[in-house]
Amino acid sequence: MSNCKTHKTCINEALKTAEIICNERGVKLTKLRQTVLKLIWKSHNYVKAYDLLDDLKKIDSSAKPPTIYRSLDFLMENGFIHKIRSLNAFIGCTHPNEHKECYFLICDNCQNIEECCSEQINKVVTSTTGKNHFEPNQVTLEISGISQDCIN
Amino acid sequence: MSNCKTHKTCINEALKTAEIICNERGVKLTKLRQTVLKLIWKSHNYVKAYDLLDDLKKIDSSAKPPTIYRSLDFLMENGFIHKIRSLNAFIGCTHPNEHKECYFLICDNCQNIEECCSEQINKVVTSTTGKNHFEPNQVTLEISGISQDCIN
DNA sequence: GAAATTGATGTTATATTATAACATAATTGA
DNA sequence: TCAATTATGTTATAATATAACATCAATTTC
Repeated sequence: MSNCKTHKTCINEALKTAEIICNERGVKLTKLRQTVLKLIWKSHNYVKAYDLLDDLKKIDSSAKPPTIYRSLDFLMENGFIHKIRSLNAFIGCTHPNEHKECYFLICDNCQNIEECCSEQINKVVTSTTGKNHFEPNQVTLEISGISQDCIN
Repeated sequence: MSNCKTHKTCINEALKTAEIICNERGVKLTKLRQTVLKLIWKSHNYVKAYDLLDDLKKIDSSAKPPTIYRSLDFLMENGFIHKIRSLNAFIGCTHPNEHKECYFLICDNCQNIEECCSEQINKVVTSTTGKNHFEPNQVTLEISGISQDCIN
């Protein structure tokens, strides 16, 4: 569960961080991309592309699927958001740029997604792929179940 | 990579195993479900639902999306096949019934998927979810990259 | 600063993946 | 045997995603 006090801070931080990283990389966080990132950060829950599109349409009625998907692609490429493959959904990254490998605890009950890192998991993945002489590129690790808040 | 000598053996084994398990469980491996399982096992590569549908149509021209998706659901529920979420594709399970937690090494080059088990990985997942007081249900672990055969 | 190049967005159309809803048939079991 | 359950048939449509081409904006180069 997210226990942010004032969620606006989360949104602002996410935008600021993205801006800094974009500047470093010489890529552009355009108005549109900012807006989409902000919409994704509306909450700590995951969002679906077409819900996002509906939100965007309220701001710019001419928005169409490619509008959203292009921004999503950009934001993913730069690590500002993640795609949750088991849900076909998207979620803001809580610590962009720090690493590639992270995993997700997805609550079946409250829809909250916790983004986690574990050096241990990375190591095990590396060692097991190594045993298979496999050169890993992208690791998708999504664990669905019941979160602490929903167990009680 | 699969190094089966006569792939027919793989298909037959998969079907036989499925039949045994279905009998044990009192569920029915109908003609249709058998056919779909056989089509999935056509190779060791993953298959897409609509390609499967095209294959099925050659046998029964009246087949439609629900025909395939229902069979896929049944086969997944019973662990005879897996869905690869990062590809929206399906693949035969090489050891149904043995466990739930397995992971996939997906070659970006040759489309081959290796299904693996690792007690180590299971342990790490359990321990890390435990730290988060999360009760895991379904674990999706898919690793894309380059397989041994394609590195060389 | 005009022309050329590149990158971003607009727009139309369509591809791909998946399910809802209801009808019918087959099987089971009381 | 008939009631209930399970499986399949069928129509329609929902949900997810991308191709292809046009236009616009920013940047570079001359």
